[in-house]
Amino acid sequence: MAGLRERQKAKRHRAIIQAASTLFKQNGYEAARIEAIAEVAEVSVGTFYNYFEHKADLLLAIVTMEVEEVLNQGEGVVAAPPGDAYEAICALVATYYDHSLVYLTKEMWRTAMAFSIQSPDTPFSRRYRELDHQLSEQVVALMTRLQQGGQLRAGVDTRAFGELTFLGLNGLFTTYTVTEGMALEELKAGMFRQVRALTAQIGTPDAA
Amino acid sequence: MAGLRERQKAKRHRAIIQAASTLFKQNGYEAARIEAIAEVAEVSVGTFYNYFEHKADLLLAIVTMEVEEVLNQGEGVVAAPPGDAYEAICALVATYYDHSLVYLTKEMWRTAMAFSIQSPDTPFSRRYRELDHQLSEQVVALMTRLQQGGQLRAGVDTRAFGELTFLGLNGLFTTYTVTEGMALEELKAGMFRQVRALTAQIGTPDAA
DNA sequence: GAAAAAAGTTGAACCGGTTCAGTTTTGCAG
DNA sequence: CTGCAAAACTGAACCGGTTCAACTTTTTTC
Repeated sequence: MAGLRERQKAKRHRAIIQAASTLFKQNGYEAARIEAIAEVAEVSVGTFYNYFEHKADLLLAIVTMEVEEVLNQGEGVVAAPPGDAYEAICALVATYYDHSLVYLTKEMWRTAMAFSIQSPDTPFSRRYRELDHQLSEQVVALMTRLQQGGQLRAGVDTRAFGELTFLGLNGLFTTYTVTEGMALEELKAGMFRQVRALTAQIGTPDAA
Repeated sequence: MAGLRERQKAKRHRAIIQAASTLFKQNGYEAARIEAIAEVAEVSVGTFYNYFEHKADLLLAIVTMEVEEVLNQGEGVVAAPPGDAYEAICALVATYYDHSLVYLTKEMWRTAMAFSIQSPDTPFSRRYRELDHQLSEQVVALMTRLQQGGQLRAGVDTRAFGELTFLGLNGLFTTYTVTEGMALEELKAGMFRQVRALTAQIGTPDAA
């Protein structure tokens, strides 16, 4: 009894996301009209809204995929942090940043960020913030791990520093998406500088 | 030759902002339709768009007023930082936060933030980021001042730490505006904790 | 001070995301 | 199978921000 209805639903869901992804890459998010997405997905406009609450919800599906992959990769860094504190934190940051444009363009990131700020009471926003929270927790986890490994001073409040570091990397990422001309390398360099300053103060004086 | 045209223009500009402010406070930003704002300002919809490029531009006028006042107050803190590094930085943060809801509601802040992220190529966004930049520079200035006064260690990169602190206070402020139930005191407490952790590491071991 | 140019005003129309009343399809009970 | 209730689909209409061609008012020119 595989459920015809279920199968149809899953199929259409996939078709819509597929159509949207294609059109987003092709002409950008703004330029992709719901009507066009529905047409490519062979579905009516009304049906589209049966599957997604807002146009922006299409982004959520993509952002979720993106962040989950990055969290997975990040696990590796936390489990076995390379080098000293500076190296390790930069490695995690680079993991996040390097992956950021695989599924999403700057415009798509901007739209997702803007929506999650503008409409905090939507499932979209809640989920988006949940993902942010998980990333933040991963940075905290790394710092705690580094402290256990003796690469960060004993007295350091790793939660506070981890959260601050996340807010920093998040803020710089926003600047990056907002500045169309800014290259990924500039973003990384900017963040590495922050990490350098930080680890110079809270890292143990050790092998550089 | 006072210029009738000039006078009319200024008068209408004021009338529109006035009308918008009233309606925003009354029913919120979203709920205030352009048509209604225009009507209260005794102007046509078309004329509204002669004075403002987007609905959001109304917010820019208000945000600018808000931030400029806060920058002024901040100057006082930077000129004569009270107490130790922790006290001083918290004083500046509190200056920013305490003033934040004088002219704007959380909804209005959210809309302004979202717009500046979503449409980075508009004058709105450029101006908004400029204001952010000035705030960031003020935090850097305070840190540099504290270092000169011997309240921060000599080796500390005050620019990096100042910018990181700004990104932190900015990020927490976003969380605050996005969480309708969050009180100002919670926001301040959250930021003070970050500052505590920071100054514990980069401050000089001195009179507490 | 008449006429032309420039600047400003107007509201109906546009646009695209979202809604909803009516229709079709599916699953299930008898 | 048949009939019926529930679920899903549909596209025309809605809504509100934005545009624009026609119109008015002010300023400038001679």
